[in-house]
Amino acid sequence: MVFQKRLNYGFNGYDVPVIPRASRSPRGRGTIRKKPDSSQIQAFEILASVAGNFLHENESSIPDNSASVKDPHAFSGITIEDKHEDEGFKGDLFEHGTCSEIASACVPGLLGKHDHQRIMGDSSFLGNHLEGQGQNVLEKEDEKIKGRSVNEKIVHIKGAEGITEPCHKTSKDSSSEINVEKPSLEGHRNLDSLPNGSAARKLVNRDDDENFVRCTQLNSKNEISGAPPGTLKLKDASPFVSDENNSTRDNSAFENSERMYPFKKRKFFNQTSSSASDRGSHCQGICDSSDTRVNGTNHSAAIEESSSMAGQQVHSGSRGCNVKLSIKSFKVPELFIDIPETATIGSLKRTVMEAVTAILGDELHVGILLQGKKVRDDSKTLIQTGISQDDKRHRLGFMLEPRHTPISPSSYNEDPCYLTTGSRPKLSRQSTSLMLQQGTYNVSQERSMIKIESCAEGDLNMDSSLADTSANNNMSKCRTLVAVPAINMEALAVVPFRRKSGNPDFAQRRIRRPFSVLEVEALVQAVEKLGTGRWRDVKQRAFDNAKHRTYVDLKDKWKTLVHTARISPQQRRGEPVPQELLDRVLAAHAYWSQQQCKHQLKPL
DNA sequence: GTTAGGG
DNA sequence: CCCTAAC
Repeated sequence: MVFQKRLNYGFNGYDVPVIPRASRSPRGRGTIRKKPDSSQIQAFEILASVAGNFLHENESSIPDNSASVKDPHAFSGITIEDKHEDEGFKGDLFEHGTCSEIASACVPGLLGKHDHQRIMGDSSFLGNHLEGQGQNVLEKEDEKIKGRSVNEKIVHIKGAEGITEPCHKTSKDSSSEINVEKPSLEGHRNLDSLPNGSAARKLVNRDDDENFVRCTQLNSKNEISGAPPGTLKLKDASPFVSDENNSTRDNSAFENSERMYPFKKRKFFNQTSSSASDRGSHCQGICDSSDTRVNGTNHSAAIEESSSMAGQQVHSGSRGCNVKLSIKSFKVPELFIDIPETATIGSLKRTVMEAVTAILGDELHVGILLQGKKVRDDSKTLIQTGISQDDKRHRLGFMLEPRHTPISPSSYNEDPCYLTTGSRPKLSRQSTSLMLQQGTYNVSQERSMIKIESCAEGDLNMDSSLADTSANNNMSKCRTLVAVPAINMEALAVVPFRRKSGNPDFAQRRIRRPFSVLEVEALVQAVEKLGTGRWRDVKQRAFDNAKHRTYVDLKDKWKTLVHTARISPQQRRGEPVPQELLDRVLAAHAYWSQQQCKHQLKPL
């Protein structure tokens, strides 16, 4: 193993762009999955918060769509732009709007365009440019981490505080435990079982995002198939392997929700640019409320009057002023990234981007906080709730919450808590080592980390939402976060925003989600049994719960696996696939190719 | 809706 | 991963 230096970047609070990635094609190719996997967002529940400004109507200087603010100078420069002028925050929209309306209206505003492309492409090495330059954000951890290749990156994302409070039990104790303890992979794993040891390692590193899956399944609204996790039927004899030895992983391992970006990439041509400039003028600096600080306990952003507005409010009669809200940005509390010094700037950017998008890439709901309290009743009007022109002093906050909260009992999933909680030293150790050893960077890994770290806080939301009790409960535990319990998801459900003009074809390219070794193994096993050419079945068999893996993906992956198996190890990239698996790939490929030939010839 | 392949 | 032709 090669020891490498790694750099840790701590992002204390991070404003994130709404749109994760730029689509590569002008045509807007790409498809959007209908269901985002809610998984990752778990972490996000706690993390994201919205800063906003409370504006008054009648402010001539403010565009109708001023609801969203764009302030290029605030924070890290990433801000949300309001692009949908047409829809908007027209005054009357909120006159008697309900909280839900606000929420739904606001979210769309987040669909701004961001130049994510800037993140890509740099080729210089961090070591060359950053090392020794006094980058405060960098902390070198010499040789603490073993890396395999120069490009390996370990991304560690965690909640602001780093962690660790016990997670919600409601969610999934059983599954988590299983993960940890299960000693070996048996042919048929029950839902709860999880491979441990080496297997466990894989799980941790790989599709962590998958783990999130289970959460998905409880979505009230968009029920994702409720296919019970772990339903893989791998009993049939495979021409290649016996189930005993090559047990298939529990489906749940791969299960997951497909991840969908709630944010479609949209192009707001002219409108965007113009509005941006306008808005910037009055939004500056508003949002950086103290509470958005990472370490602060509350990440929700407070809304304050916009500076420009101050003193300008016009109370047009008590009748009902429109409330204009300006959401400056959404903030992710803190991200920790561990990346080798030899990584390129481009890698760093991508890593950060991935980390951020991993957090944001899911369906989100908007929660509303008024003076620190969560406004749960979506049916109330703004006035009834106390949100009115007269209340500008009130601090209105918005927060993003995961779409659902869930917990699927069945799926396996390591309980994040264990990792951080002292109670499960073993697990933690494993996961840690995993991370360290497996330098390979991949999205999943990041996500998993996110999940893990945020767990403690996340519980909160989950519990509350599930219980629908009044809430509050968790506040105490979630020191880091927003004290916002679950809100009425339905009411606040973010509706995909569409511009009137409707440019439906702005789809977001799916995020790249490298196959984990575990997934590869499952794929290999399925193909060994089913053969190539039956991708639908393979999907059903081994990835039924991995919503983000389509049969086309599996087919493509197989294609790449075959290719990978044929090239020299030196030419391979990404997370190393065990040679044993690659050998099986070649064997299966050869076998089924042969079968195919036979069948074609036989008829003759 | 699936497959199979090229991009 | 995306996109499509061909089923």
